[in-house]
Amino acid sequence: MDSAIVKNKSLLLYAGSLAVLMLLLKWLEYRLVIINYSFEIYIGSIALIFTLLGIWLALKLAKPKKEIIIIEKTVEVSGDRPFEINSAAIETMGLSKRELEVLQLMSNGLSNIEIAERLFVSLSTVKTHSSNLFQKMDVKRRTQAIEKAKSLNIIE
Amino acid sequence: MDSAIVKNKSLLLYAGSLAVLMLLLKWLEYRLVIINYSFEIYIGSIALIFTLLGIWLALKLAKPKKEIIIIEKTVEVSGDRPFEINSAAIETMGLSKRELEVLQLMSNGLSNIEIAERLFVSLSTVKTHSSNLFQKMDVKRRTQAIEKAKSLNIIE
DNA sequence: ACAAAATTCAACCTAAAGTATGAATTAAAA
DNA sequence: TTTTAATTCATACTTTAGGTTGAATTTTGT
Repeated sequence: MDSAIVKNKSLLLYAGSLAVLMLLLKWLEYRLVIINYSFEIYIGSIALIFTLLGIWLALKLAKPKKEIIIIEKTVEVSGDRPFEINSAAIETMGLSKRELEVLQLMSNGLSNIEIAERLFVSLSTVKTHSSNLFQKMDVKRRTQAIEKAKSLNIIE
Repeated sequence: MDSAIVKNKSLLLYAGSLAVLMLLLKWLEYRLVIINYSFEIYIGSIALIFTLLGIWLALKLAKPKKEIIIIEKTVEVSGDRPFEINSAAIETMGLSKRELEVLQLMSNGLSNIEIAERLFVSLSTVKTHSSNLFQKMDVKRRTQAIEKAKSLNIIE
């Protein structure tokens, strides 16, 4: 839409300039005819004027061609991973909140008794949780559970 | 340097074109004078030719103005770390080759018996290695050893 | 309010992990 | 070559881990 307007503007300007030039030339012609002045100068001036007109026109029309496009392609820098828990894996395994806590503390290197003290529950409770945990995760040992949990990103 | 050559080329082309046009005009002039043809057409053709010449000249000279600069600013992504073992930590702890193997297999979730089978040694040997391992690493359990080893980058 | 799931705990048992001591063999360093 | 460190193994013991059953309580979703 803008280009159309610009083109129209250019055309109007061109038309106007042409009209003015024609008048000028007509005046020059009569003047030259009357006083019988140098014909070559007349032609030369016409050539010069129209050359300049052409240059002006071309510059006017070729103006929007000088485009400068700067594309910044920035990719995120992952210095340290933010760690995003794999909720889907937890869901599919059916791990409960408490079981996850036990799993996390196991991964931190705590024994069952230490976990019990940390969570203010008995050793029996921790054992129950861990046992259910292993069944749900389909592992035999806490070390396997830790390995699997870390590879599945369900603990930190 | 290139722009200078281009300018020279353009000027040479311009000079050549001018010469040819002058000859053409001279020929036209004589022809028109002789047969006394329409003067307006003569002037018009001159105007047209020189307008076109001006346009051509302008486009030729204004050519380097249509610059398209594309700047791609790409930042490196550190997807997965290559993992570099911390030999210094292993040295300071005084861990032997075999102890490291046991530690690695522990971290993979293997039991002592499984480790023994994997390394073709007895369960006693694995127990000895693991026990010495814990003393050297100053930990009480295999889970602690795994945690510490991973944080110190001495195993994968 | 009711049913299902989650959490808690106990008691008993087996398996595995971990400690301690002693010793034989092998590989590497002085 | 001799000494030291590493590797290997056994035996006995203690501690922890893990499994099973059963049950009480709480939370949660319908």
